[in-house]
Amino acid sequence: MSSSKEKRDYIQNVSYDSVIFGFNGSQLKILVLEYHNTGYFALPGGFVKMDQSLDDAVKNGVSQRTGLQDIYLEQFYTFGSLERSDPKIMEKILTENNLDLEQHQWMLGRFLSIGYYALINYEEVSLRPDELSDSINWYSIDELPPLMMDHKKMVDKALEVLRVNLDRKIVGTNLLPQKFTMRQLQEVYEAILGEKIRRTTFQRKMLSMEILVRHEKLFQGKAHKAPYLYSFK
Amino acid sequence: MSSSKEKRDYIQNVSYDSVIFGFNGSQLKILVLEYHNTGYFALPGGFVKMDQSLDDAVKNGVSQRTGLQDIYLEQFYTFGSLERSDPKIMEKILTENNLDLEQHQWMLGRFLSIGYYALINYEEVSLRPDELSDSINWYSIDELPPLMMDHKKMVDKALEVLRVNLDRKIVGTNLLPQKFTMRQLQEVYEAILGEKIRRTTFQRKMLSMEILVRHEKLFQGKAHKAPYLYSFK
DNA sequence: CATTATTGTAACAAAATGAGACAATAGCTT
DNA sequence: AAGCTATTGTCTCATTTTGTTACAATAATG
Repeated sequence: MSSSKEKRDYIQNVSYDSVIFGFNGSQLKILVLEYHNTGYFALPGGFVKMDQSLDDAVKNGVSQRTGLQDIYLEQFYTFGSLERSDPKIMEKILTENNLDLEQHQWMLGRFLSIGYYALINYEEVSLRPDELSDSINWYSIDELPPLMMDHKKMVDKALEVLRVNLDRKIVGTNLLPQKFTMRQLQEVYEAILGEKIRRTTFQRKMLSMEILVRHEKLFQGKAHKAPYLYSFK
Repeated sequence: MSSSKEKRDYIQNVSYDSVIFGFNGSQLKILVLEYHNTGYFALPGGFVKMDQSLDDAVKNGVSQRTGLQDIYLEQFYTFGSLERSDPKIMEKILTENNLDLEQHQWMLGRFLSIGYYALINYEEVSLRPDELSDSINWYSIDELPPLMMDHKKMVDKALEVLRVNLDRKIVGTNLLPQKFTMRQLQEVYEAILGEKIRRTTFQRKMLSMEILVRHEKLFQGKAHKAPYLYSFK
């Protein structure tokens, strides 16, 4: 970790973790990073600077890892149990990165972590691992590697909140390209809910909500009637 | 503040605030406290000890103020903007309580605050103001005194989340006595939603959910047919 | 130019909800 | 004791929403 990560610059014992959702056309995926030489898989997270708002801290962290601006973020839960923190795991991460334990003692303590989920356009990201990580990659939500500490719980909770929000907030905007077909939108919903939706009912419901603009038809080169393209109002 | 509130015992720059809901039979109310000699009205809040889970910290704080055990709590949001903290307000509270500013410097910093709401039985509480407060009292949610800092926003957010949760979690259990009439339950719903509900539709819906047990009739001494009593399964 | 897969919408069925009506009844008034 | 009043529990019918099936439209394919 660079010298910029001085203890006194950051709020102590507080972190954030992000569940960054993307949609590859058929599956819902999230970003998972792997720490150098440890075999530890984790959610992208970070700390909050003393003079920085929580939202900004998360926004910056997600921006840096994805190369995106204007990220759609929702806070979903704050994790505050004592068991969630594990100094041994943090210690291994630090030593494997040749960081001075003494100087980074503060990272071994107990942490509250605020969970945010992001919805981003899978196509547009340019992934950049941070200093501590070997890699950052997409994983299907039902084929995740074993995540360290309580990060799997975080994913579950994020998904739970996302599903509840699905009826109340517009979700497709951020997971799909600007223009999309009704089928693509349906596939996003199916991936999030983890179940099939009846086509005609879904179409009727979406159209009746009056949140979509219908555009010209797409000539998609398939051997059947071409669908309309839509965008959100 | 007592000598027990040493800086190093607590997580720095983190607090919790609680929106404690009760139902007096017709209105939804919350608990608001008033700091000594300041005119500041605030939500009951506190800090998290280093070796204490977040949930426990809140549970203890709410228990102490209400005298209740087994409190129903839901975390609803974490507030993390920079503007929310106001050292001048904290300073006044400390000086009016004859507390040493030097020693309590840490309270003047910037705070993240985790919001929880509680649902409690209005009848059973025995209110106890904390050391810094003159009083703790019930206020109707639409007749609140001016609350300090962002505490009004917290109440609004708590209510918003409570309303969303109303369809998904059982709420009456905690705001009503063990046994209650259908009308009482309806009044709780109406108070939370802030609108009238159709009686017959509400009754049909509640009965069809199969979450209620019907008991003997109540002889309530009113000049009309006696209603059944219900409890939650 | 018929075939194929998919799309958009119509049509009907089933379920959920809205709205009103009515009989039952506990205590009050005579 | 008989009738009155307010409220309760339930039923019925209307309306709206959702589930299900059907079918015509149509872009590429062979």
